[in-house]
Amino acid sequence: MSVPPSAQGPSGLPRNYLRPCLLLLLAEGPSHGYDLLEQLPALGHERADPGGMYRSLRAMEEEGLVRSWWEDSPTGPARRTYDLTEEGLEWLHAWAGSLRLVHGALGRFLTRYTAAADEPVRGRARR
Amino acid sequence: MSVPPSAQGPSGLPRNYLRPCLLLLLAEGPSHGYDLLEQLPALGHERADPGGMYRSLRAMEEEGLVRSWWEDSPTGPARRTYDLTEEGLEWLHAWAGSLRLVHGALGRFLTRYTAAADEPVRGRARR
DNA sequence: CTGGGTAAATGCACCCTACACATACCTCGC
DNA sequence: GCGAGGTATGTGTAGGGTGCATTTACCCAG
Repeated sequence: MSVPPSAQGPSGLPRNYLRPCLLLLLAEGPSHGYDLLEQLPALGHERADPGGMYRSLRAMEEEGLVRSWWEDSPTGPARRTYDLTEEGLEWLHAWAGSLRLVHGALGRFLTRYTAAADEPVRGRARR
Repeated sequence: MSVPPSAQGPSGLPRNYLRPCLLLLLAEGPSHGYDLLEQLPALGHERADPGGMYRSLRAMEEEGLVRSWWEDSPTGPARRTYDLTEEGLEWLHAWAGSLRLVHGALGRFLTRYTAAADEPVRGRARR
């Protein structure tokens, strides 16, 4: 109510993390939205949002990172199958590099946090 | 130009990551904004934004996570010194738990990425 | 023929972020 | 004593991502 959602609870996946995840999944092989949706939790997206994902896919298609075409399904409605482009693969590499940095930063945060948590009240002197 | 900034370049620190960073730095000892600003890069904030940080500090103060008071500096203008509250410490713990999960998710992403990158064109079969 | 799983998409409000800009203090050198 | 530059804290604002609700449509099983 009075407190902003930033105080509601640690939300925290990286910004735009959905994009590299989709690119990675597509790098493992062509797929369609609904299938990708089910694989997202394995990469950290606990409750993946269909809306956002479809938007993200279409956006990346407009940017030339992925291609898509309609394909009939033997078991259900037709699906739009996505495939990675050369440019999309390059973006994946760039993202991976960036995420490696973030991973490192989080590692430093966590070790520093652990150190601070293990040192209850001491060392509170400061210039 | 025509491409949205999401395509500009992997930006990617976790959402609201600034908050836990400030809480951690304050857990190591009371400090003031300008000083915190200089320590943020060590936690991953390459080009820390003063505006955002001061806003974040004030917001957390309103939520009771930090306290502040004015203090004279021997070398410059007066500074607002911040200190962690009990509630702020609890939030830090919560954030750390959440960030540990994110760290793990990124780890899984990166190993999966490495595996995919090492397997050039093979295994593209899919149901 | 109706319910439920499959499949894709839009609308929208909220808020975070990045960037620019403003203000004021203090010290040092000229 | 005056201006430059470092210290220190703030405000304004545009733009975009996220989460949530809602819609449409296909297909098969009961």
